[in-house]
Amino acid sequence: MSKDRYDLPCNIAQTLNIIGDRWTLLIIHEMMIGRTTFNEIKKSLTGLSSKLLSDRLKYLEEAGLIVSALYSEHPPRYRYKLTESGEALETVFNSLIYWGRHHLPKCYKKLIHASCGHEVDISYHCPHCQTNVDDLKVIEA
Amino acid sequence: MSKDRYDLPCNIAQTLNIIGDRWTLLIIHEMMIGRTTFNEIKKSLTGLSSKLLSDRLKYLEEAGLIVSALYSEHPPRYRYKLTESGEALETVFNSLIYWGRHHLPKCYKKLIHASCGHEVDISYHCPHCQTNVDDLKVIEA
DNA sequence: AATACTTAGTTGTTTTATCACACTCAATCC
DNA sequence: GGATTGAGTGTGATAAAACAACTAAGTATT
Repeated sequence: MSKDRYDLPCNIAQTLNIIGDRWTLLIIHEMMIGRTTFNEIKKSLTGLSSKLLSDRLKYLEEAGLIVSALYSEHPPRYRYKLTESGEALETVFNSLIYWGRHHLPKCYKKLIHASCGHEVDISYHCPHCQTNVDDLKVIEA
Repeated sequence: MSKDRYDLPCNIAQTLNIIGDRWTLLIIHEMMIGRTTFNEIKKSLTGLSSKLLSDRLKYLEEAGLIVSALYSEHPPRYRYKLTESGEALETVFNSLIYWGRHHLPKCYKKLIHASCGHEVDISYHCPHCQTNVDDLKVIEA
């Protein structure tokens, strides 16, 4: 159920309450790149135990980030899929990849513009002004 | 020193090895919005213990995300500041704020274009083509 | 037909991480 | 001179995670 590890009035803290547990983001990431079954996920995340994966999948389904669909009755077998809000974590992954690319001693992945192959930067676009903004501000909602 | 909780060849996992511990991102965030001393940070993060803050600050300094500067000799008092790589986590915070804004039941912060006040979206800009890309790709580096 | 293997977990124990609380030490506030 | 503040350290308790073994149903192998 809900953990509320951080009891702070902040998007960041509240978001981390959902996805900030150990392994959680990596599990979601595996699903984002196409792994859908329990063992597919488990195999690609060496060090992750069955128990923790089982716990996390249950929690993520409660939190609405994933859905499980039965694809075999006997024995029961589930396929896990991201919901819209789970898919929306892509920007979080991209920001982590971007930071890693520029600040880790060793880098494994990078973000490129598919049609030209060059690396891209993260920017902020104002749909009202139809421009990229150089004066981003974070305000209380 | 290094923990290597996740032993996976992935930017995301390696980045989370540095900033994925409990409280770590929130501590960095407090520094980003201007809190610089031990007690300033501690006070604004209710629930965080002295010990953990002390541990995290030491670790983050080792990892090169922050630096501490003595501002009083007797007694020794330090002011903590983000380094360039610490500051670069801003995109990570923004992506978390953005996700929270759109997917949390309650939202506290949002990203706006300072000069017009409208909310912005996260996008990816290709400096080579000088356009925002709609065909982002993640590739092995 | 018996044995082994795979999937998708559950249960139980050990180890590690985190929390809560007390304490230090020097300086300053009342 | 006692209380409070700033910046921590130390210790024991508790929660979380890692590790290991086990289940149950079906599939493949010998």
